[in-house]
Amino acid sequence: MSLVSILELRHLRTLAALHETGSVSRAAKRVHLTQSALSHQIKALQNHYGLSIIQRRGQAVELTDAGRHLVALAGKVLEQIQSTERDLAKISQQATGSLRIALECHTCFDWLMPLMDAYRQHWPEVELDLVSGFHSDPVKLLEEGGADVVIGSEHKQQRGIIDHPLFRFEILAVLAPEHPLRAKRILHAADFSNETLITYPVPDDRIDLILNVLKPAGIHPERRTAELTVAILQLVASRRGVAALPSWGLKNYVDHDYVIARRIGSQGLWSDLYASTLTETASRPYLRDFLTTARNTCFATLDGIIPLE
Amino acid sequence: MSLVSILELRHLRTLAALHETGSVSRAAKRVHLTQSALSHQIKALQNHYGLSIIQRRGQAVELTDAGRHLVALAGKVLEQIQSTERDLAKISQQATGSLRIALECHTCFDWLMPLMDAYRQHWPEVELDLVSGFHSDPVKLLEEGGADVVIGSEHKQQRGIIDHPLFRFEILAVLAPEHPLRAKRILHAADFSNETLITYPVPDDRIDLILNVLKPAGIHPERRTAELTVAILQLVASRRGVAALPSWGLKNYVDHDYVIARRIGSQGLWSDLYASTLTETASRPYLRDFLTTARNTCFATLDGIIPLE
DNA sequence: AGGATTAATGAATAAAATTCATATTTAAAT
DNA sequence: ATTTAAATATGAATTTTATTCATTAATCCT
Repeated sequence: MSLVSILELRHLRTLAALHETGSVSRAAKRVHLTQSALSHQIKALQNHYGLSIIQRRGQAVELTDAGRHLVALAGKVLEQIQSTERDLAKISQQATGSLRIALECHTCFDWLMPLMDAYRQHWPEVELDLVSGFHSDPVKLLEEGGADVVIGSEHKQQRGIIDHPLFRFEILAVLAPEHPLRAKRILHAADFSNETLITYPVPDDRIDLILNVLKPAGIHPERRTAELTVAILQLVASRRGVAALPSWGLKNYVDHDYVIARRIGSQGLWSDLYASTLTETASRPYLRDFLTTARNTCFATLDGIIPLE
Repeated sequence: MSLVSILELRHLRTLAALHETGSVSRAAKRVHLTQSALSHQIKALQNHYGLSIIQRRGQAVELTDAGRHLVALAGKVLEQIQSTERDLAKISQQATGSLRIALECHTCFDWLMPLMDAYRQHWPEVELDLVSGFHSDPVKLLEEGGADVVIGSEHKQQRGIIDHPLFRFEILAVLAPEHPLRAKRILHAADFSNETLITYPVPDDRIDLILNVLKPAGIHPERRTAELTVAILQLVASRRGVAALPSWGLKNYVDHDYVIARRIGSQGLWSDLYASTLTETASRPYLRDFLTTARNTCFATLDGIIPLE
């Protein structure tokens, strides 16, 4: 127990991530460090305060009372810092510009809408827009100035473009509650052979289930499309077919027995979400703030998502 | 301008000190680092945000608008951290004990009283008391448990005792406005030879003016004592003699032309204030909090004090 | 002008945080 | 039960970073 406080923001960022993710190793990814680094950090804090901050609960980890105090502190403090950094951006006149968002992932509407509302408050000078419609070549869209950010599932290593990792999520098969496949805990490619697949109106190669599961297995089910997530769910519930959707948007519908959700493949079908920008856009404060806020709200509100990188 | 925030509490502590002390080198002492370290820190921040935080104003420095934003942030954040650390001390059941304060420096009442009121709120479980009266051997007082902290002007290197530096302050000669010596900007030992010196009722060797200025010069003026600072000032104003008091307590009286204050010797007469405790007491959270709070409030409220160490 | 005080800077050093490699613990699977 | 997998903990090695040291530049005061 040293005479001066060793606490640094690094620790608070770690604690916040720990709270968000519920595990040391996931938190480590969240703050771009190794699990070991976080373990050392936590140990240092515990020694310093003579208290345990986390407690192993089996292979997961749980915050103690002291840990929750620090997490609460982290929440407040990091929020205030973000706010001040926005002020600084305004002072340095880097608070204006355009942020036109193109969505490759239709379900992202769910979390993007409230985020945009909050963001508008913080950056009144930034021209915030959604670029609607499907775009075959998102990189081109960025380069030609049609959009400033593309939120999409695939990560392309291309010069001039930076892909900012957002998070990893699981895609679950969605079935009507009475569907014959309800008995299976896990669905495999073959299970889809006689089904109608209900998807958003995008090409085959933009649908993870088809690209990574069905096509490799040589299975080509019928397809039917709908624009909105609710519409897809409605079709599934009325037994017109099955769908594959991110786990996070399903909870409410599953809880109300409107549909049921099943894992796809023994490891599950996962997808990684990135926000891509031009390199020059990446350094703008308002873009960086958009990214951190996006990650923060997603990790706070979306169940079952996992940090990337 | 990196992609992630490099801001750490270290920076905020530095900024707060900079605000308190108004100079990089004084701030450096305040946070126990070198002037160079702080210069580097500030430069790193400025590069990171692409803004200047301080501006050289001659040989002093001034905070910019951005700097003030960060200082405001620092104030809030450091306060919240202190508060959480108090909570942690309560959780670890280290929030009880006694804090009996003995004062060697009579004027310290001025800042100690409001501090104690605030402190009592934060540490309701700590038995807070003032040990009154003059004590010839403060170390003995600590060892025998008569007090837990001694606030005094002298620094003794003694095992088992830790002297926590508080601050350095200037002692000014106080005269009646019409006093013949009013014409001199600086007073020297000889100027006191025909004066009556008005002091607190303590031995000669506890009065810095006598110990460090008059005695070495072989000058032994008459003495008269009073218990309270106001009483001393009243006697000075009514021309019963002159006094030597810390600069910080004089401002109000000087501003109202009740008395005038003059520097003693060309370099001024300075005194260092320490809070001494037993080594074991030093590690207790409630004592550490007392010290930081004391320093914080003193640097925030007392004019002309300088960090020590 | 000269001495003293303060801040800035670059290189050297010291300190620390992080990673690496591995052990340990717990849960799940067979 | 035994094995496998997944997670955290730990000590030593390493890298990164902060700080100091030594010096220069700028400013103030007499």
